Amino acid sequence: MVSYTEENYLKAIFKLSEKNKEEISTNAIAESLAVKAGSVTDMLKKLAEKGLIHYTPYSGVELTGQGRQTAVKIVRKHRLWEVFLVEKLGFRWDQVHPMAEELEHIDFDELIERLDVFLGNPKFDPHGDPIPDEKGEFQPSESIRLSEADTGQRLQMIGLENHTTAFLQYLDKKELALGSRIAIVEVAPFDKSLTITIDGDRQVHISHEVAKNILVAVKES
Amino acid sequence: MVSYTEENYLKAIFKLSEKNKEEISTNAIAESLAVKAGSVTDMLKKLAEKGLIHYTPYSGVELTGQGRQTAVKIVRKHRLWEVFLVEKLGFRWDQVHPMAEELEHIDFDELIERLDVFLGNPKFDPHGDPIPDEKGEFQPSESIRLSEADTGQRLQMIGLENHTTAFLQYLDKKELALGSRIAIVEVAPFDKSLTITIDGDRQVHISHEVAKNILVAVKES
DNA sequence: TCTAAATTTTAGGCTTATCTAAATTATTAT
DNA sequence: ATAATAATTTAGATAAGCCTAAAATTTAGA
Ligand SMILES: [Mn+2]
Ligand SMILES: [Mn+2]
Ligand SMILES: [Mn+2]
Ligand SMILES: [Mn+2]
Repeated sequence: MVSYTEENYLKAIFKLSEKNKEEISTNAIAESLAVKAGSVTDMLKKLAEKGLIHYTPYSGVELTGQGRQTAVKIVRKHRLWEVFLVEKLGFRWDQVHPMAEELEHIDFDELIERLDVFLGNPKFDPHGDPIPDEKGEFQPSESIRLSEADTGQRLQMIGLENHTTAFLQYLDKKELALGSRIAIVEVAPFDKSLTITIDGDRQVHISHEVAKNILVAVKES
Repeated sequence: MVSYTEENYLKAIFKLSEKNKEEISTNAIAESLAVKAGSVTDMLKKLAEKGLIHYTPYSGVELTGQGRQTAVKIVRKHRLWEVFLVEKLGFRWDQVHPMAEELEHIDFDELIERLDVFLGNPKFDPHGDPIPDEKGEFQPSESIRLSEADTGQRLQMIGLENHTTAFLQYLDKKELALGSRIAIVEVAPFDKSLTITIDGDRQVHISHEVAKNILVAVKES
C-alpha cells in the first residue's frame, strides 16, 4: 500500500523529474511539498525500502518503474478530476487544483475508468496538460514557448508553464484561453515584450515573462 | 480542524444515535469502526476536548450541536457522491459505498453545492436514504417495515434497513428495487414469510427477515 | 588545494491513531 | 448482598510523518 503522503512525494518527484533532466535533490522535494529537508530524507528511505525510488544518500533520487507508474496514475486521476470540475461542475480553471489535489488520492480503478468514459476520454486537462492513458502513456505533443516563436507564424495556445492562480487569472483578464489563435505582431527589442493578436482581431501587449509561460503549437501555413 | 479519522468517529456516533435512542456505548463504536475499545476511549476524550461530543466516562456519549452538524455534513457528502456514482457513472447500488466512504471526506463547500446542483438536488440516495440539505435538515418521510404492513395495503418500497452488499444483491436478484409497488398477498403463520406481488404482476416469496429490512410507504387507496 | 558555504543526513522529539494487557467500574445473577 | 461477568478506561508500546538542531558530506571559491 502507498499512503496518501507517499503518493504526494512520488508525484512531486515525478514532476521535478519532468522539468530537470538531472537527478532530483532533497531540497527541491522539500520545497515543492513545503516540508523540511530532514523529513524528506526520512521519506526517501521509506520509498527506497518499498522499491518506489532509487536512492543513494547525498546523490539524489530517481523513480523506479513501479514508482513512476504510481506517480503517473495519480497525475491521471488529478487531471481527470480537474476536467470533471470544470466541464461538469462549472468551476473556473483557477479554482480546481486544491480539490483535485485531494480527489487524486481516491483509488478505485473502476472509478477512474468510468470517470474517463463519462468525460469523453479527454486527452488534456483544463490547463492544457496531457492526461496519461490507463497504461501511463502520455500523448506526445509539440509545443514551444510563445517567447521563442517568430513574427508571422500562426500559433495556437495549447499549454502553460506556470499554473499559479495569479497567472491563470491574469490570462483570463487578457482573455487569453487555451485554443486561442495567436500571431506575434512585434517584439520590442528593449524588454522583449510582445504585441500579439488573439483570434485574428484583438491586439494585446504582454511581457516576455508572460510569453515564456505560454506554450503554443506552430500551425502549418 | 476535524481529521479524517475524527470524521469517521463522528459519523459512526451519529448513525448509532439514529438507531438507538439511548446513549452510545464505547463497544458499539468500536465494533462499527472495527477498532478496539481502548482506541475509542482515546478518541472520545479528544472529541470531547474539541467540543464535538458530550462524554462522561463509563456512561456513554452524545454528539454536541457542533458534532452533529459535522456528522450530518459528512452524511450529506456521502450520499450525494453515491448518487453521482450511480446516476452519472453507472455503478450499481451495491458498489458505491466504499468509494463514497472516501469521497465524503473531501471538504470544499462549493464542491458539495455544485455537485448537488449538477445532480438535480436529489433528496434520496441510491439506497433510499434521505440526503440532508445544506442546513443539515432531513426531509421527514414516513415508512414502516414491510414486515409490519398488512395484506391489502398498497405499498411502495422506499428504503432499506440493511445496506450490506449481500442484501442489495439479493434484492437485485428478486428484482425488488426502490420505487417498486408492493402488495402483500399472504403471510405464512408458521415463519411469517410473505408472498407479495411486485408492480402488480410478478409474485415473489420472501422471508420475514428480508421483509424486516425493507421499508415501505403506505399509499392512500 | 584547502577552506568556507551549502546541502544532506542523523539524532532526538512530538503528535495522531492504533494495539494489547492490566486495572477499574458497572451490571447481572444467584 | 455478593460474587462473577461484562464493559470501560488506563498504561505502556508502536508506526507514520513531521519538526529542530547538530553532524556529516559535498561543492565552490580563493
Ligand atoms: Mn495530493
Ligand atoms: Mn491541471
Ligand atoms: Mn469515511
Ligand atoms: Mn447510501
